[in-house]
Amino acid sequence: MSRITPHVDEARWQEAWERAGVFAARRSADRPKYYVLEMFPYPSGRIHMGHVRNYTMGDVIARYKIAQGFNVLHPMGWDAFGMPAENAAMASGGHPKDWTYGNIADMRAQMKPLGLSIDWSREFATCDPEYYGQQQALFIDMLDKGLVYRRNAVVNWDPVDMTVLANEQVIDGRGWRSGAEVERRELVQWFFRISAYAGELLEALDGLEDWPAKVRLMQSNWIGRSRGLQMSFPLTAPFAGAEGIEVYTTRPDTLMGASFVAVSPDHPLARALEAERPEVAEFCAGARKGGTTEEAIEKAEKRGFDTGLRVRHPFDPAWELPVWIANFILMDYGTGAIFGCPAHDQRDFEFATKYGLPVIPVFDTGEAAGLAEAFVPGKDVVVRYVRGFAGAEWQTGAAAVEAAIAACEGRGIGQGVTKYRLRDWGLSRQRYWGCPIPVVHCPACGVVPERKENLPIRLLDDVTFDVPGNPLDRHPTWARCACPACGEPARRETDTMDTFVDSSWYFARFTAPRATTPTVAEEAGYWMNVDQYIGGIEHAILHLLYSRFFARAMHATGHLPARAIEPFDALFTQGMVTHEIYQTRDAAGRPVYHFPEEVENGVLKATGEAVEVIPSAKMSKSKKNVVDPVSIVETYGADTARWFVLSDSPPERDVEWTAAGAEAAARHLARVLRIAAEAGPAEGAPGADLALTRAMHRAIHDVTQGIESFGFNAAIAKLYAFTNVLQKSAAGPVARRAAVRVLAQLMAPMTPHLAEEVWAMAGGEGLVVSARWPVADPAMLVEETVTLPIQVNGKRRSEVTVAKDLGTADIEALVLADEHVLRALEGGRPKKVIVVPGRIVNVVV
RNA sequence: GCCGGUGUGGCGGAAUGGUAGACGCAGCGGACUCAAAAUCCGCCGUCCGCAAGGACAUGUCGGUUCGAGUCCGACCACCGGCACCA
Repeated sequence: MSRITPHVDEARWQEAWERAGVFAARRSADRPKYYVLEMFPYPSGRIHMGHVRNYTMGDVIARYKIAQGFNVLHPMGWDAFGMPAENAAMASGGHPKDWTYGNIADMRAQMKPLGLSIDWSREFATCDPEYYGQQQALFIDMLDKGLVYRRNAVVNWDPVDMTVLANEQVIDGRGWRSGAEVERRELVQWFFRISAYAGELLEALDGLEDWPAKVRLMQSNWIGRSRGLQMSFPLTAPFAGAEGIEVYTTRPDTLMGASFVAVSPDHPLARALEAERPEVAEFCAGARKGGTTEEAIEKAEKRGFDTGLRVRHPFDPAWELPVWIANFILMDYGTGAIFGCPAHDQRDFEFATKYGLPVIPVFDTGEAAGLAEAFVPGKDVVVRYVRGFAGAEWQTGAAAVEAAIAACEGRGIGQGVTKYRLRDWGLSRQRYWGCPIPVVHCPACGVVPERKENLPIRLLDDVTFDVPGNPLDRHPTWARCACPACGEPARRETDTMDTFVDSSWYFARFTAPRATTPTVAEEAGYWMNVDQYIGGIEHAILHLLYSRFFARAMHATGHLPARAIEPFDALFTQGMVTHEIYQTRDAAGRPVYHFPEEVENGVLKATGEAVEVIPSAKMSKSKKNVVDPVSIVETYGADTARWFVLSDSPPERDVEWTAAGAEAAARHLARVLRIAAEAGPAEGAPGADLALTRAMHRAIHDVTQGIESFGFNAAIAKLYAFTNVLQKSAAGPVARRAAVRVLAQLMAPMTPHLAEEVWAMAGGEGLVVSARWPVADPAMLVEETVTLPIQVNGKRRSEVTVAKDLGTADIEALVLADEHVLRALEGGRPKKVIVVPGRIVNVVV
């Protein structure tokens, strides 16, 4: 194995780059800037192949842009707050801070040997007080602008660990750590007013042309715009101060099919009833129980409670409908109340069937009676949209909705409104290892923001995790403080921020990482936006949407220029690194997994037992289908790992790590080194130089194209092809050395250490990292002669080689003399001859 | 259920509407070697054929075109996102 490993002293070149300071980003007036960023890692302590792939791609772009003469910013940091640190502290008794900073040191040490073009002087961790203090300042500015507020919210509460859990942390209705049944509890929580930007965040997606269409679509669905009618059903008698029940519907065309009105258990009306009738309270309590997880919702049975209240149909005062409380109605969408049209909505139909409510079809479907399930008209079904008040007008789909809205508005019943699914972002976490929310609760003044001069509000170090709950909350003195407004004794907020807040503005902080304000206008103005952002598709919605919101909020608070409200000009989402899974079975038939290095030729090295090979899947420690980048780099060198993760699949798709592929990459790099060593002296007689020079320019053109279009695998294929030509070339030494130097330059973004070595061997000046990217000579891309395939009726039959500028008529004459064509013509004349110059000839007979 | 994406040799994958399978892996044959490793040379979609050559072939079925992996329509399979959202 070691025999094929390319011998390049990678550390030596890393030191050379360091000495030359080539990756330190400084503002400069004379060069255009380019900001390339990969999504920063969580400091788990170990880098994995996914990191290698992600950062290698960013590095290719960064090094390519450096060679193109751009002033490149390519920073790295750590998304360092979060629960794993607390869990580690709970498990082993240390402090989250020590665990986190220890991991950062380890990961940095694992990352540096990859030879990334990172400006390490800008490194920070989100758990640095210098960072989260500025985040607190940002929070205060947002509070000032009304972009943050407090309200009651229903959360998953783990009564044993005494904390709020994210939906992902609730498994089968139980806390993932404690196993305790999760309660839905109402707490006062902080929210970012992201919904205020819903329309803008949606519309601006259209302008993000260099984002994957898939991500834009996912965000668009997530924001979820809908058009509908908001209107009121008047109560037959006023109740609890309300004259009617406000509902929102996207199907006003089914209004004449209304058979009941239903409200959420959290609706003010339900609350009022709950207060006076125990059976309502009991129902509502039951309806609120149960998790907020997807499975819980899936399994939940539709349940309702007839309140006895009645409302009138807006079109017919004599028509009365019952008012129910139903467990499936969400208080925080629309108005928290609906009208049900069982004839044209599946969910309403199920509810009506269960409780014996009438089903009233409004469309002339010809099968209105005896419906087995709700009939939802397809786009090709012509329907009369509202029986009874719209006369002879017939409409379908969105047109029917708009017509119904217009008809209702015309009668003074409700108005057309646009609603969004996107909800405000709850950011309060009852956890220790996060950014403290910088506000104070004062008995006299209420909620008061902390003064900026008191920032950062630091996490205290003196904490233990031997008891559940938030150590900030139970610490005897931490929360005690003076009210920033009146100076009287007050209590600090002990909740911390969701860690997604930390990652929503780090890209802006990189432009001025040591500043004593969140950003610095000059720096942010110069470096923003991120020209190319690279990361996993798993962040398509939350992180990227939150960042887009934050950029707007930072503009509104004066921390970013208007131009930066869309912070990422281009986004690329890369695929995962996968590996086969090797498994055997224990005596009980349970699967036992084995690491790749324990397996050779389909059997366990240790015992010779055959393993079952399960097709490639995402690398996962539990399945043991992982390879450790550190040992790969030790065995083969960083360049081999980089080359392989780029070469085998298109970057947006998954790539399967195989030992054979890694060996092949190493073999190729060793071959390049050999070719460079054999390139000969700097002088000598010319040979067949032109062919090599042409191939060289072709390679420059193709590789440049490949990198520009994120076709790294295609660029690498072209480099293989060029290397093959170079190896077999009969060119003289001067041309060969020139070709080797160009090969070094073209490989430098992918395999920077080897490229330096080869560059130096071929007499390149200085470091290849600082060499200007080569430019292909268009004249060298055109061959003197060109081989045209000859098709007969679209099938390839022969070919003809002609001078590149031969006229169409001459080509036609040559083609018609071709023996295959003559045979096909059988003495007749062709119907048509199509000559595409430089491409193809097609004879139609 | 709603919304998207993908489908090409044994495998990963190339192909501005113009020679399908570049490049790599695996495999086969050969050179070098006492031998092996490494390296180098060659073959490598399927079928028929000694060969020349021919037929078939980019999930399936149709269409547009002189010409379709590529464009259009329907279908099938797999993957992903969202989902009591009124």
